[in-house]
Amino acid sequence: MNADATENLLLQAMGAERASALLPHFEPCDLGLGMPLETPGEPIEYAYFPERGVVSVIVLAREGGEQVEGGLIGREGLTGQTVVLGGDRSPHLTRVQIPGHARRIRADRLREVIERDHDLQSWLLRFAQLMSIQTAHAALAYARLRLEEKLARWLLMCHDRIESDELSLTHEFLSVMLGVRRAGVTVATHTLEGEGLIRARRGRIEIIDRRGLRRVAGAGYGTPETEYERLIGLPMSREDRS
Amino acid sequence: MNADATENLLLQAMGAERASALLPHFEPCDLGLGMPLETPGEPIEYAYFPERGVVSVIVLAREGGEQVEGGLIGREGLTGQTVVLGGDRSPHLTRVQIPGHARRIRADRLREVIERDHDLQSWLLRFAQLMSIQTAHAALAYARLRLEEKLARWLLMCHDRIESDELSLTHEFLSVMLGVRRAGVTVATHTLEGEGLIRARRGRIEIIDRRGLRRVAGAGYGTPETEYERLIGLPMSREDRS
DNA sequence: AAGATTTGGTGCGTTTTCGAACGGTTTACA
DNA sequence: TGTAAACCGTTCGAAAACGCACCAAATCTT
Repeated sequence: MNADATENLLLQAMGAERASALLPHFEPCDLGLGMPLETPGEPIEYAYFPERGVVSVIVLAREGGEQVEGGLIGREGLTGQTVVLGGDRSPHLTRVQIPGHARRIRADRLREVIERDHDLQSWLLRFAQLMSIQTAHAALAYARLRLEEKLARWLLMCHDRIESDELSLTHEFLSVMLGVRRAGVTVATHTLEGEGLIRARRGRIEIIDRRGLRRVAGAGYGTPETEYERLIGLPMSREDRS
Repeated sequence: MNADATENLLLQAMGAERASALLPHFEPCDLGLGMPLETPGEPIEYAYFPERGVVSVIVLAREGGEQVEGGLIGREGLTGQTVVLGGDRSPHLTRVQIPGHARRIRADRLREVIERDHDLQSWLLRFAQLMSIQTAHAALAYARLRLEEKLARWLLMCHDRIESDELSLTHEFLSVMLGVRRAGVTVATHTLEGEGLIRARRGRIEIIDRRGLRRVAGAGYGTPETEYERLIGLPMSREDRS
């Protein structure tokens, strides 16, 4: 197994030499829909480097069951920020939103490797910085964007992290991610569809016009993606690729 | 200058030995109201360990001037997460919201010290983890709390970081922090005052009943504070102190 | 002391989103 | 193939927050 063999962009970007400290510890792993990768308050077992599929970090209220999405992770990064930062558990829930597969490494192994290889550590910290920026902009989005804009933002972010133009997800699901009403998602979806930006079928949304979605999302989309390119050296946003 | 001489809680909590690597590089520094400690997109010059006063990290939209507060930092921590994570600049704005004073260290010095002393680095990373949790819960607050609840949450967080029970701030200021209308703050303030939780005078809010504010803030307050205690070993929330 | 400025209080109508509910359609599976 | 479940579309009134605008009171300036 070598670095070129993985489809994880972060591993590619750090180069074969840096990645080589991790490779022996990887095991391939399916990411099944809904699978919890980290459970709030419990020790983190593995860090996952997705190669396909999308995972999200879900912020939970202590009580009352309120929740919103704090960030998305796909093949551009890894889960387990907490471990990279030296912790062993986090108050958030991390779960698979779009199925795929990953390479994973045991948390204790990752700690050992990081401890020995500070060059590698600093690469992983760079991604932790990106997640922090992403979460900060999620806060901005929740505070200032309208439902329709939040939806456009989420679709763009998700689109960046998958291959196809089609997302398998329900309105119910989106409503939880965006922290809004299910019926609200239905309406916003219609608006976007009416403008020809997406096409929605039952349990499925197809991205038709990224530019248009960016126009709708406005300033809600872009900063974390720009920072990714600056820090990692690979374009994050789809239209910036080849 | 030794660690006991500082009023910064993080420096106290890490112990004199760990802090000793930083102390020679510190210079005292006033934190004047409105002073920018980090400017978006520009190299960070100093990391600040506040001893009095409160600083906030402000998340900016690329255009349109929208902004919200991503997190608060007082004497329980330090600014310059980005530097601790190995970066040199961030897209956020960090500025003084409540005047006070701090010890500061040049960013490049901090980088050197961290590079040499990994035990110290891991302490500082621990606080980076806390800021990340705080921002995540800010996102939750913006998404799910009502104005009045957001206000209660903000007052509690600020109260934790100062000595007195009195805050010098205007409705206008709060409206920007919370990402809401100025008139909305006025109304919410009246509600809280009507319940006897605070007392508001021109440009000034006095905290009367913390318990009551916690009841209003509900699940919007608490998680980052609990985590602080778990990770740093000192109580963050006021009512948990002696 | 007079005037300018900042800050707070209030009252519109409007927009956005909510909560709850119902019914129809598609899909899954027994 | 039929029945149950999941999903979507739509409706209703209500709540929350908005933008805007105006005035009063407190404070600062000179």
